[in-house]
Amino acid sequence: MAGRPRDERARNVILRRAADISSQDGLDGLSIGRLATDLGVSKSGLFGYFGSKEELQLATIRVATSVYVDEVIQPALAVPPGVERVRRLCESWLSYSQRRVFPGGCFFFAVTAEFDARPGRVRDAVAAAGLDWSRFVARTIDDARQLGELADDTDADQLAFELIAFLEAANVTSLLHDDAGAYERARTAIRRRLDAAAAGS
Amino acid sequence: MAGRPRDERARNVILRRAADISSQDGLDGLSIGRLATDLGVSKSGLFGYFGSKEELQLATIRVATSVYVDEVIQPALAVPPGVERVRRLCESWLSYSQRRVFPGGCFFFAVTAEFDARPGRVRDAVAAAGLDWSRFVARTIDDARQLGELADDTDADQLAFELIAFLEAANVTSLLHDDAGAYERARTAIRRRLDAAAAGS
DNA sequence: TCTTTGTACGAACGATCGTGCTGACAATAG
DNA sequence: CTATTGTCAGCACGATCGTTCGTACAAAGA
Repeated sequence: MAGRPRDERARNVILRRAADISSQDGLDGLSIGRLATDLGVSKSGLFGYFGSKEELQLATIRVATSVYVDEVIQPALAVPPGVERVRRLCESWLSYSQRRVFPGGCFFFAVTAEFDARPGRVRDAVAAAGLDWSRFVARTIDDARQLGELADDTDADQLAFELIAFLEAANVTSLLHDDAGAYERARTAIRRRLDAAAAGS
Repeated sequence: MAGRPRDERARNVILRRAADISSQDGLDGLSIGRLATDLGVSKSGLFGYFGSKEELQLATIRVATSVYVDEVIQPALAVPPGVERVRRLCESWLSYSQRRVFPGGCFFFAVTAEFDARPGRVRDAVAAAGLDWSRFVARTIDDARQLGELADDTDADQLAFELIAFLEAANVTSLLHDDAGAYERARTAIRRRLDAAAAGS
């Protein structure tokens, strides 16, 4: 009582490509027709995987999240909690951006800027991902504080805000001006800021 | 030998509205038909002001630049060179973002993220504006250094990178999470960073 | 094997995109 | 006042958008 099941592998290929395109042209710039042509399948066949453009956009965010976890979160979790894990987390982020895992730089930076001023389910999903990320950074920082590797009065949310600011600034500067030096400026800023937090300035 | 000249005031109204829309939906999301309907004029009439969508986008960037100069640059130039001018510059930027001079937050943040990974004249114009801005911040910082209000070895480009990072992070965080506290975090970060640069840490 | 069930395709829908053409109106030059 | 020149509206164009429909094909259950 069943036809051929939907090819889960093909679905992943579609979404990975969708994430690549979206990192450059946005989730709105992503069009079903173009995506289908790129992948050599029919527009309606591809459409059937998702049922609506919004659902495609949400699914794209989900696979981008899993790429992000693999590329940024997991490498940091490979080192024990503490300030060294914080450094590793920043470094994997910079590497993820610099290696152009997504051709348009950080996927989430692109789609956040695109949807931060519009209502809807896509915006909500992007906001939730952003919140998860900043909470993870803050928690990683607070772990280091509790281990005594950062000053007792370190404000984890504040420090997370500043570190994330450096990361995103490096991403956008390097993209816009083709200036790889931006990553070095971010590394310098992060090193200095973490040293200050360690000393308890 | 001349018909009625093009209404320069109307042109400005069009472009100011175009900048508002673009700050929320991007310069691509800005459509001529929607813009014309919003303003109660005909699509082709509005089109005649610019001749192409790309020209409309470039003109929009120009008026957004002049708004930016009025709202951010000029207030800073009202105070004499030195670290106080640097503080004022950051503060007018935060105020410009927080007051939603453009409804989608900083216009340039939105369009930079949109075009940073695509070629073309629009991207070039956005990149040029971004370069002008960061050079202006760096120069303002270096003035303060030469006046002895910042440590001699202060790297103006590095410090400008960090301050701009805080500003943009506040903008996007407040938009995405409706969190006005982001501006306070940016103010805290800026104050601390400038104090460190003054002491010569 | 035959029937059922769901996939993937091609074609077409209405809407909207940027853009060009045509003609009516208004302002200036002579 | 007439002639000229440019603005602006209305309409239509081809293209592309997201979406729907009908059909041919492939797999699994009977």
